[in-house]
Amino acid sequence: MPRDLFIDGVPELLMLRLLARKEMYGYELVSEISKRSNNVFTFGEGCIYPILHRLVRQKELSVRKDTVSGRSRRYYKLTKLGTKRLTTLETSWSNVSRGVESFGKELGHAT
Amino acid sequence: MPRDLFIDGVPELLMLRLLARKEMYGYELVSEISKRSNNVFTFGEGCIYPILHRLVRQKELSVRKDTVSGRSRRYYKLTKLGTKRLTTLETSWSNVSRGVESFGKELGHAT
DNA sequence: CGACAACACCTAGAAGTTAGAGGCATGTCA
DNA sequence: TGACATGCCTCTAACTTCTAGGTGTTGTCG
Repeated sequence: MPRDLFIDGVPELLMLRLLARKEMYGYELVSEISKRSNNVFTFGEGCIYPILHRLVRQKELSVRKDTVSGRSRRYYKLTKLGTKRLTTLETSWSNVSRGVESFGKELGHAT
Repeated sequence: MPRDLFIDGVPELLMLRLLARKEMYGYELVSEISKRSNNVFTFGEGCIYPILHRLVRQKELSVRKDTVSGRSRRYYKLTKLGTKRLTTLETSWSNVSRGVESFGKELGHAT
C-alpha cells in the first residue's frame, strides 16, 4: 500500500504544536494526535519516535526522564530552537496550503 | 539542503489539475506551474518528467507526439483512470488540509 | 559563419520522510 | 499463573522529490 500523500512534515508539525503547550512523552503524543484529530491522523510509534529523536539531536527538543508508577517516561519539551522550528513549519505549511488552494481557485474561475 | 516540507504529492496534484483542462507538454507544465502559483511552486524539469512518466506507466495519462515549428513535443492528457486519480488526490489533500487546520484551531493556533 | 540562449526531452542518484513489524520490560487483574 | 495494556525503542523498506547532469534542435545576433 502506497504511503499517504501530502503527509510529509505533518507529524512533526502536529507534534511541535502539542509540545508547545506542555511537555509530553512519546506514547502520549501518539494517542493524543489520534484523539485530537478524530482519527484523521493515526501516526504509529514507529513514526513518532524517530522524529522525536531527530528533534532532540537538532536541539529543538529537550528530554527529561521521569518515573511514574514504576514506568520510566521521557518527557519532551520545546527549546527556543524548537519554537523557531515550529514557526518555520507553520509558515511553510501556510505557504503550501494557500498555494494549493489558490491554484485550484484560479483554475476553477477561469472560463 | 533539506527538502521542502509539505510538498509530497503537490507536484502531481497540480499537474493533474492543469491536465484536466487541456493537454500540455512537459516544459509547458514546468513554466505554467511557476507562473500560476506566482513562483510559490517552482518545480524543475527533473521533478516533473519522472512524475509524467510514472503516470503514463500507470495509464493515468496518455501521450501524443507532435511537432510545432520544428520542435517535437509530447502532449499529455488525462485518461479516465487519471480523472479518478485526480479525484483521489483532491480528497486526500482536502482531508489532510482540513485536518491540520482544525487541529491548529483547537489548540488556538489560528493565524 | 560561429556562438549562444532558449526550447524540449530525459536519466541517475541522493536525500529525506513515514510505515510496519517486532523486541523488551513493568504493573495490574482475574 | 497467564493475559493484557502501558511505555519505550530499533531496524528496514518504501516512497517521493530534488539536484545535477546529458542530449539535440531552433532561432538570433555579432
